[in-house]
Amino acid sequence: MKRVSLDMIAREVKLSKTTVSMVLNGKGDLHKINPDTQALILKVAKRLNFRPNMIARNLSTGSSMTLALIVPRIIDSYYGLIAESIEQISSKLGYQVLLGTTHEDPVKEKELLLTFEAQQVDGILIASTQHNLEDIKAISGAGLPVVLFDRHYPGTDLPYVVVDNYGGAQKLVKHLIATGRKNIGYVGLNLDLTAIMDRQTGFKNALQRKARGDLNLKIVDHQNAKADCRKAVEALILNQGVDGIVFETHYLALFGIAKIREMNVDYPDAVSIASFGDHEVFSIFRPEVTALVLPVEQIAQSSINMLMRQIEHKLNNESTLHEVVAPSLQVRNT
Amino acid sequence: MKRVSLDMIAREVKLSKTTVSMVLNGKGDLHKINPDTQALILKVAKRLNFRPNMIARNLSTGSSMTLALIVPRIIDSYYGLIAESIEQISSKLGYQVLLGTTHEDPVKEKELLLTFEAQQVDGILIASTQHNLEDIKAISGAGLPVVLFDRHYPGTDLPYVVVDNYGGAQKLVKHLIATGRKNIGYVGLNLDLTAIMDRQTGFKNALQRKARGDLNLKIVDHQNAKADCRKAVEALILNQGVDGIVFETHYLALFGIAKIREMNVDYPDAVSIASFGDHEVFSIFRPEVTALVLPVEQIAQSSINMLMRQIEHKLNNESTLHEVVAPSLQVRNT
DNA sequence: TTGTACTACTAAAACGGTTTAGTCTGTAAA
DNA sequence: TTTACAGACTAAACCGTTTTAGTAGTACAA
Repeated sequence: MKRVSLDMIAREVKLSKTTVSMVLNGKGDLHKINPDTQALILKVAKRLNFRPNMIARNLSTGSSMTLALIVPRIIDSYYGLIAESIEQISSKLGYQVLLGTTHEDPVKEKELLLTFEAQQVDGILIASTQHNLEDIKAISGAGLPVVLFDRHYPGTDLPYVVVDNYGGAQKLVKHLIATGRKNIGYVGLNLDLTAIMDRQTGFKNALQRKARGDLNLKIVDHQNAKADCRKAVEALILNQGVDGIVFETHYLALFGIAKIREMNVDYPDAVSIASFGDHEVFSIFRPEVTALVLPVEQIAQSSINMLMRQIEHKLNNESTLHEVVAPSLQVRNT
Repeated sequence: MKRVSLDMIAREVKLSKTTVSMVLNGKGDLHKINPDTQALILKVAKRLNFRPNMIARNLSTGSSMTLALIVPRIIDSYYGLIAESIEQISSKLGYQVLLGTTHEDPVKEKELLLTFEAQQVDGILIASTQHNLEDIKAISGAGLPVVLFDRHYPGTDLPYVVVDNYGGAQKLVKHLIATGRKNIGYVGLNLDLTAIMDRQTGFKNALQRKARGDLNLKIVDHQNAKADCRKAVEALILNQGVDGIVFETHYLALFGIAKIREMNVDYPDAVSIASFGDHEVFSIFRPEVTALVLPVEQIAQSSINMLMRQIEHKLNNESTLHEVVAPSLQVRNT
């Protein structure tokens, strides 16, 4: 059951493990190892089914070829898609991905950060709770590359890739207005995130000046999103008489649609909806749901690029790495 | 930027790194280190912000406190839920999770297996493509604990946790029959998996004897599932005149429902459906969709338990570890 | 006074690689 | 006959832990 090591091969071929190591790393020619010797080593390594111990290699080289990915939850299809994408890209670059989920809990997030740092990951990709600035700064400052994606800490120069939340929210509102809606409501979350605030501000500012007077903006508890969202929708429709609702996330839209259907309101004629963030079923629902599509592949690719630039060049923090990607409106028949 | 190591602390407090190591691992009392000394070491370690290098520890101890999770794809909500669950449970047990996705590609799966083995993971949880038996046996045989979940290799004694696919399919058919359906169709995938075969067999055997004559069973290409599934549904309804359809997976059901709606058939009165595997939107759709709910938490928990039993006891393979969990029918108004 | 036992601590090997700074041999140029 | 140098290979340090097998000093009993 003993794993076969470099030493064993060295003993087998009666050469030093230096030579064996060089050959197996493809540096044989570089170090002028006799081709016959190289062939022999390769043959024996294959015969013994040698597989280098990455842990040992990592300790020696200081690089683990591992990236950490921290997201709120992976069953959220948005983060799921990003995770999938990141895993695929990383894999092509030869990196493994360590996964961590925070469930929006800063304490869990901090634990994950410390663990991943101790695990000697080569870089961290994080959709943060935005409540661990000090730790993230410390980690980044200590030379461990970090890229914030989806959510960032404004006012710091930590690298980030985010969506244009403000502009996105405006697009949604403008779409509803363009389809003739006069009294638009909004259902959002009580998360203390720039991304969330920006969406809400975008919503407010996109409304006609007069409509801003009595804002139909409902904030629901993210821990209890389903029930609260249903109440919010009911209130918006029955009390505020809205004829259109913008949902701040795809899952709020899902909850909202369910409620609207149960209420037997004339949907989408009396109340039309639009969702910030797409979902695979929005094109299956009848009527289909208009949604703002977030470019997940681009977010994944940009984040990895940004991380790799740091890993490869040991970038000084001065060259600020920031990217804001634009979401696109997918107009469907609502 | 230099990470602080045991050595530095040892030099700082003018003691050996043995002592420091013992104290920081909470074995101070065990090794009868003076309480004052312990306090000093702890204080200095905190001041210097010491964080042990796990890679070095792993090399020394031979355990990485890391598990590998291999699934076909993480955006599949079924595997997403399992992944989420596994990550949470592992985290509580002090393990990290390395994620890999195969996209049903045995070559990618093999690569992942080899990489994870080289990474010295402590265990592997895999929903296999069922085309890498030799490698998995080799890995397991070499003493690296493996648990197959969701899909297993029949006829081997590799530990597994799977769903009762046969029984599940029967439940679905029986439910449709109970609601008065006379001519039931089935849409499945062309994946060479026991899980898939069992579902199809379960379907066939649940039908009334006479109905088995002309089987309304359509197999679609998993690479092109959406388009093929739509065609299959169309054919079943228009050509075979089915009044009920069982879908082999939740996403096939999703595709199928979309098609049915577009076809303007009287759904669910003329054609009723049932899905193997639940989806968050099945209770949001109007009408709701009856589905077979797979116990994801139980699968995750059992798999981890099975893995831990192997890790902790270095179990001999004789004590076969097999578990078949029962899915439950969630009857909704279709 | 010797032996035993306990407290408090340490030197060094081990884990399995990578890498630096060589060594030794033979041959060609000066 | 030296010198230079390339070719082929190696010894040993190093990465940062854990762990084994100790040592030195003190206290107490016989």
